[in-house]
Amino acid sequence: MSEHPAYTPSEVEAKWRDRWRDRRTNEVDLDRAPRPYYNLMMFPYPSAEGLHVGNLFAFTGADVFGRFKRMQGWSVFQPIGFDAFGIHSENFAMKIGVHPAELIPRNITNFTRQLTSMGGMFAWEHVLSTTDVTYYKWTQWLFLQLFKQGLAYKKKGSVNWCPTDKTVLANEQVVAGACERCGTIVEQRVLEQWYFRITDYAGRLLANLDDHAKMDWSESTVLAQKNWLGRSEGAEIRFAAGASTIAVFTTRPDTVFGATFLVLAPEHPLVAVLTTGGQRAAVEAYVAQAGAKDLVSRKVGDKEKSGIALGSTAINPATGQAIPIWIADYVLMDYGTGAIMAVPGHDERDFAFATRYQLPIVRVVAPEGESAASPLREAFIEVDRGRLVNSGKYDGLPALEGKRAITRWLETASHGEGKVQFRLYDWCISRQRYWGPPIPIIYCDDCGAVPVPEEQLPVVLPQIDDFRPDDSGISPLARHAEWYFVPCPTCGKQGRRETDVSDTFLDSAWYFLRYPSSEFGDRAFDQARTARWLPIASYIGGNEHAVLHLLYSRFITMVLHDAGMLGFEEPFRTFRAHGLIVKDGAKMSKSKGNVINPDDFISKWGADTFRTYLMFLGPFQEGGDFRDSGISGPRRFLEKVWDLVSLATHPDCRDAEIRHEILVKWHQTKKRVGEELALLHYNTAIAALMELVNLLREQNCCEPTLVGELVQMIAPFAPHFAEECWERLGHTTSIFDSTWPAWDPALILEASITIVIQVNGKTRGTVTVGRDADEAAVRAAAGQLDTVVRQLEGMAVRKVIYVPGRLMNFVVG
RNA sequence: GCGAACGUGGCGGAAUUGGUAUACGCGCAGGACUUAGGAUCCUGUGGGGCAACCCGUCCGGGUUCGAGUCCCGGCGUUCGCACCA
Repeated sequence: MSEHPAYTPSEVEAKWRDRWRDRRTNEVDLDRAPRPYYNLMMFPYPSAEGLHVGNLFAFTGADVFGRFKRMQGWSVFQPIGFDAFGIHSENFAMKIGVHPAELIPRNITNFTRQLTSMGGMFAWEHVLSTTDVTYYKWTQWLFLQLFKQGLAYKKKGSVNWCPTDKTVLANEQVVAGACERCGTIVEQRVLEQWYFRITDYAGRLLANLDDHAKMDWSESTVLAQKNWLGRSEGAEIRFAAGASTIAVFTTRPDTVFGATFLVLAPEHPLVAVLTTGGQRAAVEAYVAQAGAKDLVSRKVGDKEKSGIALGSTAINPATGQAIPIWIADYVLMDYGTGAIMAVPGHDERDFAFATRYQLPIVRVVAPEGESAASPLREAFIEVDRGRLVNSGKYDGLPALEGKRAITRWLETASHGEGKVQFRLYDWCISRQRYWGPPIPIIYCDDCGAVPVPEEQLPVVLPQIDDFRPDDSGISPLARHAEWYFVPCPTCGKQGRRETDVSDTFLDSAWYFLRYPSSEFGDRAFDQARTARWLPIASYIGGNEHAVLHLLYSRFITMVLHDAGMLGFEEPFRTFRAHGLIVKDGAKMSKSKGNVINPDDFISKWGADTFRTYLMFLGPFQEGGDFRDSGISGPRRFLEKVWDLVSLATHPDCRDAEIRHEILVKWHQTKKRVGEELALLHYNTAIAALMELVNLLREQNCCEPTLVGELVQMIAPFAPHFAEECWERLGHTTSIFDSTWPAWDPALILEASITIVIQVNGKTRGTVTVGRDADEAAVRAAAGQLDTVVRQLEGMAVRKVIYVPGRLMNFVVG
């Protein structure tokens, strides 16, 4: 016994890490691979803290899948990279006083070490970092493609501004109106920003979600995107107001007869025109006050509504009556037309507003049991029950029908038309920051905003030490004259560079296109390579990116497709969302101080044990609470397999005959593990392997072929371990170049089966019969059971339910 | 408020079309081997009862020969979006 080596993870893992590198085990020939399979996982942001357990969980799950696919005969390309630009790096760099250009490479080195030590099957020869000039040159190129197509434009927009940090904040960084970092009340500033016209694509982005030929995605992710896109069907209606026309969007054109006033957003361009003399001062004060509020607290819906009348009126085209025009901050400039027709009878917000300011409330929809005259104690908002009232010739129509009829009338009378409205906004990509790719635009007094010619890319981000933002709202880059002033590409006169950098989400919106082509310096992505490897066969990632990253990537892909540069509209054929690993019920984050560093676990238990443990914790697609209490289980499991391998290599084992019971379990396990892995049901796949191992140990079986296949099935979870076992079993090539074990349908059927015997649905025992026993045989066997006999005594059997192979139920009474 | 997911032993979690609830693992208890063991191996482990049996998958109803699974109504937890007209 003692001649067998003990399992020492650190040695085994170091050995195979080196071997994989030296033998280029994980590399795939991107031009000649016979069965391309692009296995993508979300590239990490290389933080100073290193990978945490949550990252490792996600990467391991994707890696297990890639390794499994490879053993099934696919040429798996599994790249990795670093999403290293962005405000996180910059803030952290400022905090510790190290330049991000210095900090990031350091972090990447650490991440690379961790990703290697976890045993990921990464194609390191295609690694990329978004901060490399060879990468962001093409991010800038991408901007130019959008600009050329008229999909990039500049407009003024409100942003959250923190006067202490002297920076623009994303909406997510504003908590209850204050800066999440320093607590200062956030101001609104209006800045010129670059936007991408993603809203032009809203309809297609929505439609493809249901096109299963293009997209097979986790249901939860599809749903999140649908909600984000927020399609509403309704009508745009125009109201005459003196010489002006106010357009509103409504989902309830059927209620137009009940529109008793209009409300504009305070920022609406017609506010100044429609304000009457007496109201001017008060209106201006209100507009100023609304403007000072941050976007986040303004969008919180549960506070009391406020507003002010402009003093002018508009004509309701349905009733012909003059109705007052108000402004209120519950109407948002960036949704719809920035103006609404208020129907207090049938909209909760309008009802609250009308009640507060004593504006008329008219009922135009009445459900069963109510009449045109019944007073409204609250807004009646149901569309699918109720008929129109107080609506002229439309009275009596069900609301839904009224909607169609009134829309038709609006169109013939030129008062409006049916319209589909999306919730999605255009994508603001400007950041008044330093750590990002400069937007490749040059401003010229004569020529305007001129794109940097493609041959002049990249616009290199200069190495500057004072990258801290200041109060001007202008990027720190503007302070560097030698970079800032450049000749206009069109006329040669002195121009000025755009000083904003682009959003990090732009970096990550195309990285999957770059991986297979990472060695090409003269093109963003190679046509042949891209056609061969994309769209992506499998993308596994977190649902925290369900909307932003995944939507932006789809948009960019669609734009490039329309430009004739890609042969597909949708980049990710399948997407699976993994679960989140939490600690004591809370998401891991450094601010909560509950981040778990996987390094300690890997050095104590080994990467293979830790991987297996993480995959065994619970369903991969659900995640769970991290605890280290059960990690010895997977370790013991690997030790047992190690011992089986030791026994299998012993000459005595060779001729051992495999009992039928074991044979059946073996083939059942192969079937089950293969099926479970394909569905990412890793925890149950591991459980099945454990069951097989337990049986082999019980039965003292160590048949080498069987043990070999067992090791193959463990390989995706414990790759170093499996390689070592495979070698000990006499193989000289990588286990990942072996073929996934096949199962024999004839051998998964047990010789005898257990039938459950019930009386009135209660289980009273079981009988074991031959596989092809008929009903009579089962009934006879059941009649021998004491427990059944007792239950049937003195009772009339009214019915016998027999489910072949499963159960027999005697219904008595 | 809207949308979604979930609720099973002491714990993490399993359960084809509805068909032996608690697979697998942790923990725990007892035993073996040991100078010792926190190593390893064996046995046991939902609750109650001497037993026959009874009760058990968040709660309450229902459908069914049979419900963790399906239906209706609650409660709770988590996540996403939130004044979207």
